Amino acid sequence: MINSEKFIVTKNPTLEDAAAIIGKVLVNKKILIIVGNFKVIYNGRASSNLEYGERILIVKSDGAILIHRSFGYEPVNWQPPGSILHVQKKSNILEISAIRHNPRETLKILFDKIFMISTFSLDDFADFNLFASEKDMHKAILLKPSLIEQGFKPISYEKKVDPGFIDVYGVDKNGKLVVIEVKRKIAGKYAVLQLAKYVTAIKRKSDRDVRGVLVAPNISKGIQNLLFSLELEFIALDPKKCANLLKKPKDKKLELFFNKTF
Amino acid sequence: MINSEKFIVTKNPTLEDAAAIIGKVLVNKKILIIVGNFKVIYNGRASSNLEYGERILIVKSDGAILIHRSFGYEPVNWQPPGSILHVQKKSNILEISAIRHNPRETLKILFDKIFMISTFSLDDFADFNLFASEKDMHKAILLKPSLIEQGFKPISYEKKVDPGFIDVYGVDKNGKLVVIEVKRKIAGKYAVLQLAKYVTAIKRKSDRDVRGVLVAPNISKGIQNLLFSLELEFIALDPKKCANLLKKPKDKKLELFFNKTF
DNA sequence: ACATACATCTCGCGA
DNA sequence: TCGCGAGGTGTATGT
Repeated sequence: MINSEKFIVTKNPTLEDAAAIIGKVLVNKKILIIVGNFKVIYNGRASSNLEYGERILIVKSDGAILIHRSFGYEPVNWQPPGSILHVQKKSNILEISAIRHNPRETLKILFDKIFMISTFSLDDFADFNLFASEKDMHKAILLKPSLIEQGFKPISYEKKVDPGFIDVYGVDKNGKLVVIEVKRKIAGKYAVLQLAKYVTAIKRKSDRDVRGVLVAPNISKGIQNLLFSLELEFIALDPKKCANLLKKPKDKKLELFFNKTF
Repeated sequence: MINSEKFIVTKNPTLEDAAAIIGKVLVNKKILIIVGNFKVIYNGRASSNLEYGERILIVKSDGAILIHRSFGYEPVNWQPPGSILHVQKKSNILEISAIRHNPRETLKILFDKIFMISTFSLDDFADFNLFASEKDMHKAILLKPSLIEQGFKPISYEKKVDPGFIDVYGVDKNGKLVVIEVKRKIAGKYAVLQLAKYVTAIKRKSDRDVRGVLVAPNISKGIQNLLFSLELEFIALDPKKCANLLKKPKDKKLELFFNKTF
């Protein structure tokens, strides 16, 4: 229970003791994990009610709040970073409330039993690196346009048109304009509609021939017909292959490319 | 440390002790919370790397895995329910790995220090009730069609068309067909495209006049023009108002309505 | 602040 | 199993 300890763990505290511990944590911006029996009331964009049951509450240093049941990936209730917390003891209940603004949303957590409280800080300054995002695919195409086809030349990246952005815009070996829509997973109906919109937007502005190309690892079954009827094309490209391309020492070339202003 | 305890909390265990505790938990399908210093490697749909740092690991009864840093709503790494876990001690490192199939994805967690392990079960059988969902708006419209306009009569609910479902389909006081697309928050471009698709699908099948109506609390700014050019309409409806309507004793009437097969 | 689009989205429903 | 759409989606990136 000495405050200099990195970890303070208290089992089966009284609600009074719990209130004191939590109060200190909220001031010190430590992390808080509570396992207990509680109910949850949420009001905001929607509302929800969850009756008493045993769950896990996590309060992070930045005010993020997560309530997890014994199953599932998602928290059953939560509050995003920046929420303001209050704790108060009311007769036989310990109430933690958290408010966010814009949109205004309130979360009330009512404990009638706490099994464990744990409070601590975390030293964690590591970078998180993710590979094979859609952006990695964009970069790979710009770095090596032959991923699309021989003779393809990119003109611009994230080109603004009518209502949105064309992922990659270029010219093929015959001088036809090429509009490319990139998806990092199997492309469905919306990807095609998006592409079609961009193609028609470009066609309105130019007399030249315009090709619309959907680039993705694959397309969903029903889409082949839709693509055909809209006179659009599909070219297969795997996001992980793109990520590997970017890991190679050619990185410098890519930097140069990205430093050019289109 | 006696097994009959609901909670077992161990501070600063050796990695050997930790491995033993974790091994038992995985067999007993208990919940596991570990706070420690570890790195994380993910490979699957994408890949990621997170170097050593102090974080929280949660393993749930259903195999869901969450890794949380000291900040943010989202877990930095995770594995969904149903993942298969293994634990093993390798020289000075404790490795927990979790595999899922379809898609095949692997998560490796390498500990070099554990500050706390906590294991327990949670009794939680409460229902979670959420109000003001889009479905609540559908129900409210069916219960009280005048929310759309005087004389509107619903014909069918979630009507299957070309590639998707029309939220609510009906007839207005002049006998025109009405296709309604409902959104529970400010509607943007996609909502309009969706509605437009359904309207054209209906027009292909019928000679009657067809109206397309977007129902939402509001629409984003740029959309007004798009709606106009596509000859679609907007009607404002608040999801929370709908939820309140449904809470009233008229519930029984609604049940009757929903038990009718369209 | 508002709007748009991505996400290892997750989750549920239907075919 | 695949495909589609909702979500208190959250999060980043513009304008």
